[in-house]
Amino acid sequence: MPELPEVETVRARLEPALVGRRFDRVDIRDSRVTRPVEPMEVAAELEGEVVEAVERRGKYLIVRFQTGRVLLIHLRMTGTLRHARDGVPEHDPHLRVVVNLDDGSDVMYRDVRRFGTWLLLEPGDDTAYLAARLGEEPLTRSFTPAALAARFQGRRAPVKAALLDQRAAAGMGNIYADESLWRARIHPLRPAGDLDETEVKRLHKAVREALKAGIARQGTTLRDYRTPDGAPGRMQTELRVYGREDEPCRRCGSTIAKMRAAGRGTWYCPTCQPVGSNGAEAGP
DNA sequence: AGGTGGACCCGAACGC
DNA sequence: TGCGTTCGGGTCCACC
Repeated sequence: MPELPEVETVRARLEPALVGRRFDRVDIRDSRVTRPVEPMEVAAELEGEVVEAVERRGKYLIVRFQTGRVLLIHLRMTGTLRHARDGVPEHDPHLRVVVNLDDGSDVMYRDVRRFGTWLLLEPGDDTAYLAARLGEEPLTRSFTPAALAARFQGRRAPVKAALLDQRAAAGMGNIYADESLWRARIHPLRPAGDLDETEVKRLHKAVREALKAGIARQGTTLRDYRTPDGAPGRMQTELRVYGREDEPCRRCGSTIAKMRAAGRGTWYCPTCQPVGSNGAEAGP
């Protein structure tokens, strides 16, 4: 599932391919992509637009045009973007959008489960849209232990749920939430507001390190995720807990356990991440 | 108000 | 073997 590291990898690869390019022709084949707006309408609006910048905020990919208009792309679960110069595959039932660029190359948007969205906004409208949904960017300086603590303040929800809230750390998803909690040695079900200063500090550092590790390896490919070149990421072999049920903890050797937290599959080390304690004495 | 759970999707994995 | 069922996950939304 594309989370911050995956979307950032896509952004970094698309940026040089898109900046300065004009959208010559846009073919939106699935009405779900632009719902409730008609695909034809969005396609017509996009044709002729010239890309000024390709940015990212949380899990949103932001394509900024010279007119000031902004295209927000969210890949959700199975969305992938590909950039290629060798044409478009003829038989791909999951191909949802094809953009022909003015240099002859194409951007292809593929999405098996059809959760992903393309939202075209008028100049200036992106700021409020994103601000309403997202908190701090976890890899910028404004993401501080104090900022994270403020988000957790008074919350009785499990820390995993609080961490998945995009207003706590924009771009966090199920994989990196588990990885962060393992790094910080905090049990996923600890009430967020119960974490002491030391724990929040550990978690803050863990979040940044887990996300950076993902970016360094071009993301985690478990099934659908690919970079815009079609290559898989390399983070999946480096994961510490996610998906590693019954395997040994890489820190203490205990058996990794799986449970359900915040309605999601959740993996953790019962020894390194003890419930009902601050975990200060656990693990090396 | 804050927290929880279902809906939206569909391929893969699972169960009989 | 083959078919039906369950699972999963980001975000939104209805409901406690």
